[in-house]
Amino acid sequence: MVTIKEIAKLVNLSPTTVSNVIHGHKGKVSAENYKKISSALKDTNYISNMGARLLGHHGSKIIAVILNFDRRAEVNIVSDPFYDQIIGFLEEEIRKQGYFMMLYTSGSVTESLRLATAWDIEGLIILGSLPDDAKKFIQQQQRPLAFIDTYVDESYMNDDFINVGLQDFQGGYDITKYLISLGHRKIAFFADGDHLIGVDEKRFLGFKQALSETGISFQRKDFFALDYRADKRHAFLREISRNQLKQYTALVFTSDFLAVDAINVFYDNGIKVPRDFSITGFDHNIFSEQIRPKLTTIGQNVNQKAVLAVDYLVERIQSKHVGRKINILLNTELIVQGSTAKPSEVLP
Amino acid sequence: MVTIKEIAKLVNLSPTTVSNVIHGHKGKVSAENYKKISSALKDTNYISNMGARLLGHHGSKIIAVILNFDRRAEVNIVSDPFYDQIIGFLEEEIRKQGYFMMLYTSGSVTESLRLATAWDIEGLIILGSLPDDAKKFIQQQQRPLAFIDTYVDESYMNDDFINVGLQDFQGGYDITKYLISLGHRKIAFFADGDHLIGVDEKRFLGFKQALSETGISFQRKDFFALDYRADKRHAFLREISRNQLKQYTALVFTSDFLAVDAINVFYDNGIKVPRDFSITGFDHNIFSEQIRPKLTTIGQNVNQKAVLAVDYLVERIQSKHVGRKINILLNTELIVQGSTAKPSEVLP
DNA sequence: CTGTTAGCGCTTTCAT
DNA sequence: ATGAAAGCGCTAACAG
Repeated sequence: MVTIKEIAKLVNLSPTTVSNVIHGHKGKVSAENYKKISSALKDTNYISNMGARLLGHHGSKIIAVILNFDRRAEVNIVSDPFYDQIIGFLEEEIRKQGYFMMLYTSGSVTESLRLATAWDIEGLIILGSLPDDAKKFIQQQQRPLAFIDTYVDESYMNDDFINVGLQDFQGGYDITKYLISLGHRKIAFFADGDHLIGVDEKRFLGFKQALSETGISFQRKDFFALDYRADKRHAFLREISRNQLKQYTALVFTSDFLAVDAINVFYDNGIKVPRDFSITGFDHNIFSEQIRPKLTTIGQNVNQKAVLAVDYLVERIQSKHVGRKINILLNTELIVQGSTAKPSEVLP
Repeated sequence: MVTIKEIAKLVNLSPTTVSNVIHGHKGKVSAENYKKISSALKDTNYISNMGARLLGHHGSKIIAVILNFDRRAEVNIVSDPFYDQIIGFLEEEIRKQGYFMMLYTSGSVTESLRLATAWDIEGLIILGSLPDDAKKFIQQQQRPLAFIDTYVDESYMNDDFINVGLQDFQGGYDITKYLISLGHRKIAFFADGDHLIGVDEKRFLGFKQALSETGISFQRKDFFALDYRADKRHAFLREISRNQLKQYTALVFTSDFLAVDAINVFYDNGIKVPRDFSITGFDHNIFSEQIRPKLTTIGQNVNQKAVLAVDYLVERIQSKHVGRKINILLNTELIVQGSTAKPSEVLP
């Protein structure tokens, strides 16, 4: 663990000069000394001590990725396929930008802010935050914030944060319109839980918009809430597949995961897709590809989401540009595959 | 950002005394002052500055999780379903143990060690490391190390590290024995790439052991290396399914992912499982459950792996217990599901 | 262009 | 039981 002071002694110069070389301030150091110090740095394998940087508030170079999970779900959120994927992409981009990534899971905003303070975190990327928590973050935290897939209340339009999301409404709308174009009129909607919020809510609104534009009525009974526990969810799907579901020709799910899960339960009970139901997912992740028939779904570019969030955050960190609100909703793409077809004639 | 000094002033005591309260050194502070300081700490919402801890080498409280990926695969490793899952579990356990998790991906041991030095990391958890890199880590790093799923050379038996792995040999053996018990004699083996190493190698050795015990011969041509690029892999599978594969009744894959991927390619080409081939996976992850028929596979407890790795590492960090080598290979479990059956009579 | 110095917040002797 | 002071490594302000 060689220090700046030691290097300074080694080359008979001051720590300041060494520091200047480390930071590439060529103008402040003679070419000769620059060279000498540079090679000393290499030879001794100098590694800067982040503690000293931290202590002097010279920038921790840490970006914290916060999984602000809904504690209702006792499952470890990082096992959710979407979060998995994006964490990988985030890590990659954070590293490329020269920062370090601290990963933290917490349902508590206060907890997360403690982390940020203790480590003098330079910026936060927040995943899975519901509007209420997002509000708390924005109000209580002055550090740069980037949300991913969070719909923040309009009243915060003037606040300083970044959000990178998806045109969930449009996605929900498009996929529903597609089903309608195939001839479906009896369509049910499935989501993860009863209380729709955030991306699921927008997808649902897009869905309803498509129906109402076409003059198709939608009632509460056409909405089905799925349990996050596999056994309960499966039992429920089995149950309704024998009863209520008979009246539908198409089923819209808020995620590929739920759609695939349902397809398999149906399969086990002799129900075939798309023969008996057309089924759609959302995300276009690996699940939609590793099933037969492949899922008709809404594609999104997860890598792009991660890169944009990190890049805007880093820009914000470096420019100290305050007061700029960035709210990007990326385009979606309808991916038509085998899980959808025209409604079979035998059905009403 | 209230500091110890400020708290000290507030209660008219010295920073030292405040520090003692923070660390719960009850014996060194009068009960009265202890109380007074405690409440001041609460009232002011004191948050300790990690930079100062770092600088004084008082323990960074950081555990780094290193994804020591093989750079050959250009894909982002964190998108691999196994790594996804375990990262979530690791984060959870690290947090529970009162540490912070830094996530870092790198193919370079040197890079990883720089990180460890700069941050005064207290311990490293290393995923996906090949024996060569593991050797470098062990030789060059004096900090506590915990590998996950790494087979370290026997010559390092006396070194100080932790490894938590799986009885991969046994798993490969068991699943192959099961196929044999069903009557299969023509069995092919599929792995991710040509050069088997680490867990895949052990699984393969278990596989061969089961064959040879039963007097079934195995030749180089019965081994199939799969490309990590989906398009190449799929083309290859299509190709061989029309030719070489016809002579086999069972196909053993080193992972659920590869097995499921192949099943789908086969399905697209009119090949049914288990009618045409019995197929086995390895891992018992979500892929093996979200396909029909479900995969016969080898189960492992990923959460347990993560918890053990973290707990042993923390124990090692705290006890400063040097020179103890811990090498745990967790049990596997044969999970029999629908992807395997007796070989059909029509085949040779 | 180079060097000196103060100070970031905390812990840890060492006195008292 | 309490406190004073040194020191961890670095950067930035200031002086030369």
